[in-house]
Amino acid sequence: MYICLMEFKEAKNKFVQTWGALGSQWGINKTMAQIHALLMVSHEPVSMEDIMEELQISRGNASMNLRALMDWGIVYKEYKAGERREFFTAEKDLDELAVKISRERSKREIKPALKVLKEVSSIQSDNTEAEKHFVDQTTKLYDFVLKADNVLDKITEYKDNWLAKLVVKIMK
Amino acid sequence: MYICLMEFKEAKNKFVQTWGALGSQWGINKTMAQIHALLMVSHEPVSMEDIMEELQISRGNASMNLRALMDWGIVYKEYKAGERREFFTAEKDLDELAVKISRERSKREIKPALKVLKEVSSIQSDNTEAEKHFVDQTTKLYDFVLKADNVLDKITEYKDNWLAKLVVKIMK
DNA sequence: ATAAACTTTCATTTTTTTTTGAAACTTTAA
DNA sequence: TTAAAGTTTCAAAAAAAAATGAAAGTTTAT
Repeated sequence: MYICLMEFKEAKNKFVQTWGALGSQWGINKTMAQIHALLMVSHEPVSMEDIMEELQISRGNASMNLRALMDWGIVYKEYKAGERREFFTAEKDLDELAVKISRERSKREIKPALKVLKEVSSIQSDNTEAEKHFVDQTTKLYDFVLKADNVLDKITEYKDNWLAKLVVKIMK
Repeated sequence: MYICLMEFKEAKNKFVQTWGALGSQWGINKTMAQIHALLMVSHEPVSMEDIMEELQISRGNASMNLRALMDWGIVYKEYKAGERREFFTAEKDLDELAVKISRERSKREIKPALKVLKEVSSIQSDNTEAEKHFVDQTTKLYDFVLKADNVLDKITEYKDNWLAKLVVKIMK
């Protein structure tokens, strides 16, 4: 019994650490990813106090990263009857999670990048080879990124089980 | 004529800066992304000296990031006849670029994450609700990530214009 | 074999990002 | 209205990541 409990805690910790490390590789900060991981595998809503305790982080850190996760729409606040404290839960439906992350990254990163690409590919120049190449390459990039972004948009419409459908289609 | 030249340089610079910033949001360091951007829009192979000059970076920095880009398989060394120096070019085919980046990220990040997910989802526990939930959630996550990774694998087989095909299929 | 031309390495410095924690703020129940 | 319970903010500190540059290492033409 004791052994088993340890094993669970160990596994949980390993998962949280790994998810955190993965987060930083994908441009999301470690703590934010760790909090999300923790909430993902928690059966019940978790209070900020507990998050601080489990991840050994400060109140400010916890607060700011929870806010960020809520801004991304992948963590929710919950209120318990007769409890003053706030509790948090993560979006646990993975399709929904993927959709929300895609949307947010598109809005924050892809759309602004497209704007710049359109802008820089519009300089007029039938001058040097170098300029022609620049315009050509940035135009292609614009088209490519636009298409990729549209794929993401379409995917978000497929909400329900888009991945499985996609796999079926792709695999012929 | 002079005005026009400035506009080109400005546009090029803006593109390089933007691509660099985007890189850091995606877990690639700024200089690496900037070098790649610079090479992408360069008509001719570029020497390390020129890269250092254009991006105002040190020799060591340039060298290390060029090595990293070559390890990713998205930048190539080129030799010019009768020239001692080495020149660099970027993969300019965007489909090919996407394929290589997908492969590399899969190998470096997704595969190791899968390993951990499999491991932690295999703890035995018909004990508490909390443990059941943990096993259930990490198992789902494993399946999801595995599927997503397979989609990427499939995509890499479609090399030629996979994105366009995908768009057509997805859009019905 | 040599030296010129060039590249890589890595300990140190710089920059950037993240975290802390105490003060300010908000909410709620009595 | 008040004070207890809780949350947020933000300037400062700490940690992490990236960049520097000089020394070491290669390569190649003669």
